[in-house]
Amino acid sequence: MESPWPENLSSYRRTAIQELAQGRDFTNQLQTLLTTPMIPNDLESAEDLLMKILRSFSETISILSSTEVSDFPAKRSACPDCQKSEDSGGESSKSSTIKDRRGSYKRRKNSDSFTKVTSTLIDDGYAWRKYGQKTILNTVHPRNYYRCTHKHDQGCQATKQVQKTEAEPSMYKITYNGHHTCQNILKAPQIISDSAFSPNDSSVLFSFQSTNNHRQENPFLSSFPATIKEESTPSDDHTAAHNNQSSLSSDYFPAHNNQSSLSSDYFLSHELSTYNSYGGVISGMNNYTASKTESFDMEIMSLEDVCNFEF
DNA sequence: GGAATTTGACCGAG
DNA sequence: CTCGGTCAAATTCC
Repeated sequence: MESPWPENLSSYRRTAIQELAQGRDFTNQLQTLLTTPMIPNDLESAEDLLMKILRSFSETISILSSTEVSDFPAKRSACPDCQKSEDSGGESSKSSTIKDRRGSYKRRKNSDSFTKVTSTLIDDGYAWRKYGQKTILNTVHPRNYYRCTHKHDQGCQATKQVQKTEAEPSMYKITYNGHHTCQNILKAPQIISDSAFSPNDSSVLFSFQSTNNHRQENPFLSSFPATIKEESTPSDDHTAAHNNQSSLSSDYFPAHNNQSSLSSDYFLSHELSTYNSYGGVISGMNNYTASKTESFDMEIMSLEDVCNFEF
């Protein structure tokens, strides 16, 4: 009652606050940079800062979300229902079929999810592993299911779904569920550049769905340059090409065929986990627009609250 | 041989 | 009952 969070979350709060403070510093630096006339070198710096900011918020959200949902053992133990819903792990009532528990899962209806429609395939620095593919009713293209590689060794519950859009087959609708709680930041976020990059047709559409009743707005976006460069878009419909496994995976995520290598969509999930409270459109680097439909002050406010906790 | 992907089965939600 | 998310054995890749 004294503290809204269990005692052992103290270090998580501290880390979250540090991450946010770092993000604030980077944002300030970026703002300074943006108020100066653009020269080529500054663009690089801006990108770098942007990446740092994104990472900072992503990490913070991961930390905070992992303390709020059932990921946390201490909290889970106090919530029998949460324990029951723990994926396929809590099949106590069906102990006879420990081996075959396919499909015994809990849908994540209430977990944070956010969707992005993009023509870009950008490395998100996380290692994803495909675990399923389904044909969805009334859609042409199958939906592909990915989970974090560290689901089992670190209990990371992050998943994502990738599906080509109906209207625009070169566009991908990517839905993220959950946040990464794993320590799997393999590298700094990387903007994947392509010689065919065209600011005019590179677009990314975010939409966010959350059960959080936080107010959502993003004050950063008014001065926030989207530095999303575009990777060449796969031209073939690999989702239907089951007879060529390697082409499928490599087309989606070119660097995904080696576990130690990096999946090529770091920016996607990183960005989304960072700006998951934001809905808007970001287009090319030189001509970006960001519709500020929602904002971030919820996180900021939360941080203030966090700071007021015993610390 | 280990790791990643494929794919049909399984099962909960609606 | 149908749909869609997940599991896990089989398969493929490196």
